[in-house]
Amino acid sequence: MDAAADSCRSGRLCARCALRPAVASSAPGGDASCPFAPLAQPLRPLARGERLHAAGEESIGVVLVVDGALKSVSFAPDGQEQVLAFHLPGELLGLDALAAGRQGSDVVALSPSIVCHFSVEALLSKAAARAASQARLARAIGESAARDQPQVELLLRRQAAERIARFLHRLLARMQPPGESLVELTLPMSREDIARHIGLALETVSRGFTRLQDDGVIRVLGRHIEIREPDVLAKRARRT
Amino acid sequence: MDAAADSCRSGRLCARCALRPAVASSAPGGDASCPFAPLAQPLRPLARGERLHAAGEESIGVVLVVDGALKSVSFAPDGQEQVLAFHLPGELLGLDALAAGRQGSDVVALSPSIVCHFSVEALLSKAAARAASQARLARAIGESAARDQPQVELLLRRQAAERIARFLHRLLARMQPPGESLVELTLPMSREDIARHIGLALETVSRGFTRLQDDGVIRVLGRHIEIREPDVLAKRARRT
DNA sequence: CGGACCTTTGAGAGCAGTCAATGCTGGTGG
DNA sequence: CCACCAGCATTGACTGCTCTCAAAGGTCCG
Repeated sequence: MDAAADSCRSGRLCARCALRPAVASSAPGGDASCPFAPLAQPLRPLARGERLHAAGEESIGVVLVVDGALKSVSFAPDGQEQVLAFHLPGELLGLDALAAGRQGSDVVALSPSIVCHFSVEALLSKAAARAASQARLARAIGESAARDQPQVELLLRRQAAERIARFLHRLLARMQPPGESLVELTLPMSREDIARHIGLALETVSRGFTRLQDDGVIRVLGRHIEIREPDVLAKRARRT
Repeated sequence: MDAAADSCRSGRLCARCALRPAVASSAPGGDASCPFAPLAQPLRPLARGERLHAAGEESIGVVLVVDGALKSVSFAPDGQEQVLAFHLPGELLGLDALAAGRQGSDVVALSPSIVCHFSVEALLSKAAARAASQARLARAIGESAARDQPQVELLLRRQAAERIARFLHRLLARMQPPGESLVELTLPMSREDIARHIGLALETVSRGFTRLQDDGVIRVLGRHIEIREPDVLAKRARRT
């Protein structure tokens, strides 16, 4: 029994899972109340830098991140790497591969990661049984489908400072458990990854972080970030 | 009986529908072979500039474009309009609203348009009955989910000329029926809409079109575009 | 403990944005 | 049917932001 299987059978998976039932909180048992939990197929743990799959490979269904962090990357014909998305614990990925049956991008672990996957057919069949399951699945699909919108909105903003503030603000929201409020975090990705994700040069990203620090909004120590003025950060994420 | 209902019951809907069965071509009867066709709910025809729905409104399920063209827009806090996507005949929209149950953006008709919508619950129920239906629905969901990726890839390219070439190239691919090859098209959207969609100033878009015309790649007459060198356009869409 | 990789900082050039004005097109009403 | 008008598209000049190139300092992993 490997770590993934272990995690997928503990409450750990369900705690922040995109497929989690709305009633989970009322059932302290945890994943016992999630009809999708038995469908989870563990995958082996990924080391930092290891590839979950490559673009063009056959789809393995929908993937759920249990722990760690990953990035989806594609390569432009000139060889430039583009970071399409970061994937954090509790999030689904691979939905786009349902169309062609093939992965649209490489997915690489940024830190040691644990993931599992679900067969789409199994999910649809299971969901058909109960209305509540249908709604939950539809919601999970929608969440995954909607995740790109903020990224497009971010990229449509032309000021570098605003893109950087938005990126930080959004990452913060995704990393903090519901109800809590993070004051510090450690970025799982490099400045270069960030730059290739928000369409800037890595130096511009670095300068943006420095600027936010000089203004007292955050405190930067390499990848360790302390949020000193969450309200100011939120404001800069909204305005130019 | 209004035009939408009429269209939804004719073969017109199914001809390019994202939900179309793979076997449609072998069944000249058309929509008779599509299990989802009876689920289509017609909506009234939209005039140019008319709004299908506003951000924040309750989701009406998944919407299928039958004819015309629409745009999804969101407004930044500073009032700037951002064009998140264009929607062409045969394409699904509204999938993102499944998560929150509310629309994430305004959707506005660019030209007189005919649309219909499907209840997500009905689609899932119907799909459960047959494996083939499941696969088709999964594929349609995936297509919709995957549509943002090329847009993100486009926005991650920093050269204006490349963004413009990519936009044109991609729009061309979406507008031409499978198997055919368009040599001319009429853009349903303004230069400003294009600019707000690919993150440039409208003057930059105009200059980009002019440049492509000066180089003999296309011929421009306002919104009427003639493709003179499809290969060159494709090349410029890939390289800097 | 060593070294590779990452991050920061500086200087200069180029490309796209902004402001401004003219020309065109398509639609409307006389 | 034609003239007019409003919105849209094009073009020009100039500013400024971000990219590129370059080098030094820092961090973390093996």
